[in-house]
Amino acid sequence: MPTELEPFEVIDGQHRLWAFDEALKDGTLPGDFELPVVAFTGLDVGWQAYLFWSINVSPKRINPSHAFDLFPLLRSAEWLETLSDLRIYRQARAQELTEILYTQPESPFHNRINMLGESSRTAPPGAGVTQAGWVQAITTSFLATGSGRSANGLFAADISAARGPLPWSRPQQAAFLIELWNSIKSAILDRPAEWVEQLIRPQGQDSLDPNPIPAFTGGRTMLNQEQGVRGVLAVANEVFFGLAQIEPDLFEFDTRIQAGGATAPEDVSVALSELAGSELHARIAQFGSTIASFDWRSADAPGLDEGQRLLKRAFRGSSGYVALREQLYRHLAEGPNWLAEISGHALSRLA
DNA sequence: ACGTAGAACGTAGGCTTCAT
DNA sequence: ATGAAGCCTACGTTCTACGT
Repeated sequence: MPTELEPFEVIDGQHRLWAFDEALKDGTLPGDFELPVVAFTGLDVGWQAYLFWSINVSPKRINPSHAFDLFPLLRSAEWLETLSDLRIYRQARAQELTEILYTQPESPFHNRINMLGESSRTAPPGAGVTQAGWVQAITTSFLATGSGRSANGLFAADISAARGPLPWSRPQQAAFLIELWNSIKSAILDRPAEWVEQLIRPQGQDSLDPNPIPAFTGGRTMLNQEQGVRGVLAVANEVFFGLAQIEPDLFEFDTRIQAGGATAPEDVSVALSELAGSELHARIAQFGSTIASFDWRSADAPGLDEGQRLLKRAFRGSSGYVALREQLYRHLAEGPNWLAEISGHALSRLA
């Protein structure tokens, strides 16, 4: 038995504990209290992070973006790998992809994700969507399990019973997402659609600054709002999952990237260049340019007429996610043949 | 003070697991 | 093998913090 108190750390409930401490010191504690505690010995930092997460996220919430910020501490924990069906495992993976989108210089969301869930006053410029929003959107699209009524995630579900899941490494998955969004961004910049023109000069005036970039990074575009990110990811996932079933060869890569270990920025760059030379790249570009011609102006964009505004407002909330997906599939059905065909199937399942 | 965006809540339905 | 229970996901509604 130890003869004196060992050093200990308080994972949760500090405020309650310190309140007792102070009241004891200044003699204002009104009577005797029993203080139940749960104590662990020898917990590593990954477990501590997990406990903090499970205590605070599930029952009574803290800012979820703060909780997701702890995931890098969980990432190295091997026991997590063995619980792969668990929600937290998929969220940890989604968090890693989100962080890459935030840190990777090639990413169109480089420095443009609100990692700490700050209010828009203090959030980094151009960061319209929180870390929690991204994690949620990736978890329910590309990392969906395909079980129950959930979608078939391109990075998670079996492409077919015979083929199993896509053997892509984390850097390859990140590169795909980066390329996906870059294709949308460059389509907006290179070939601005009607809605982009109307967004950047609502009165049709000759603007001194005809730069179309606010259509991608500004505050009045759904491409920089939670609904839009969800919509794009959900639809992209379903389209490319469908493509993987029809033409699996497109998704096979000879890669120089070593599997396993932490994901390094250089690995993502390598994956990006490998993707750039592939046939899949052309399909992503077609998807991106078709998506970019959808009217992404948000409900508060200037120059919308009453009917348009009503339609945009209907995209709010989770019933709105469904409505947005349906509109997106209708739009994609006007695209290149392969895209139109897959979108047609998706539409018939929605209806 | 008011309206909005998006997060939180509660629930239905379907899949998986467990018990027999 | 079968039914029951439990769990998970998506959906539709409600709530609330924030910006104007």
